[in-house]
Amino acid sequence: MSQPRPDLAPDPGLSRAEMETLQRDIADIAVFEDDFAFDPDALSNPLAAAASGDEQPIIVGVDQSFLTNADGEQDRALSAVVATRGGEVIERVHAVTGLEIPYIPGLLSFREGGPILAALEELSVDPELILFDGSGRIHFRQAGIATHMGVVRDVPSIGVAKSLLCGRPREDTDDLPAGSRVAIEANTRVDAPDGTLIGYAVQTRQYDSPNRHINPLYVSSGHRVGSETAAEIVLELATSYKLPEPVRLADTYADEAKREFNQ
DNA sequence: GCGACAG
DNA sequence: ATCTTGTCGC
Repeated sequence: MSQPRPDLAPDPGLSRAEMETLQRDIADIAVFEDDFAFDPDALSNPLAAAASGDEQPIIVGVDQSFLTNADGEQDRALSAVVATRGGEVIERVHAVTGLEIPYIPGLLSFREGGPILAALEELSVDPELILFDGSGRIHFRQAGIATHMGVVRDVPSIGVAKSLLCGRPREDTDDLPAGSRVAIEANTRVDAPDGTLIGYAVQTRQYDSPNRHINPLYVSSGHRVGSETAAEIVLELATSYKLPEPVRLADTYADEAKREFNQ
């Protein structure tokens, strides 16, 4: 049985090589298959689930915004956390911490992990699933921010990215119909045998007709959630908008909190 | 050397 | 990520 690993929290002071080594360790510890108690199929219809006596899991969405300095430099990250249950918001918290390192593709968790863990500490409820803005297994060392945070907290997690960091879609992903998905497999840039399934391009919404498309989301398992289930959960949670509701709410909250911080 | 690169 | 109103198209 796995357990929280606060000792593996992202340390921005590590050398680049040490960061990459830690990510390989994280990937080894991560569980890329279902290992949680709730019923993922009951998420799309909370009312029916409640009627049949099932308890809805507490699902949390996380997103960041950045605060700028008097000199116009991004010096702090604001991590917004929104907890939901049965589609309702039950808690919102946020935390602001100084930024230690710049954005480097592949090392995102070392820049934003600190703020995120700080915000999660403020939560009074216990997340049963956390959705992050960014990749999980779709990562050079199969340890994106969703995987790193999931392993440190030992909570089921899913990565939801708006663009593809690495890997290769098995089919064309242009103009996919709503509700569909295309497998993303490892390519040369991923530390996994070529062809390994590492996630899905998930089309949660699509315009009805002519010349105007919506890009898919790139969904991957973070920790204790399999690729298939991760894709299904995101589809169930993206009821009215492109992004799954918890992430969309966190996105909005991150901007709100930032505004009142500047005013 | 060139290309690729979550937020 | 961020700077930001209107605007093109359904």
